[in-house]
Amino acid sequence: MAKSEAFARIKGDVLDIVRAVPRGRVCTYGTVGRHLDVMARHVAYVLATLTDDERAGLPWHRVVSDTGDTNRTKRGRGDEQRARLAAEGVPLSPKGAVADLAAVLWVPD
DNA sequence: CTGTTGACGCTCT
DNA sequence: TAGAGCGCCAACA
Repeated sequence: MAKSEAFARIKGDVLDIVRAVPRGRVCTYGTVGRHLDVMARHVAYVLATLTDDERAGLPWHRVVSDTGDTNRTKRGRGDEQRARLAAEGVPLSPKGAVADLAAVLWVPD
């Protein structure tokens, strides 16, 4: 049993929750992480290590930081995320962050 | 085994 | 109210 297995379990849960996020709605790493009893960094890392096949049917762009800032990433995927959010009808600030996070914030059951 | 980085969050200024 | 910095925890080099 490798230590990566524990990470794989979290990964599956994260994918399940992210997949349950309705269109036009977003969820924060902290919310998902707290729901899974894991740290926000773990959720972020899970999505960061997602393969092209994984994120193909996964609305990973609906997961944003607590501040709603999508440009915080250093991997340059923030541009794609913000474009997808705009297509979903999520209002974004000129800075690239969610305008009204509380309005579009979705909490996992 | 040690050091650095990081799709973040919270606190201080 | 907004912006910048520091800290927690795990993976990666």
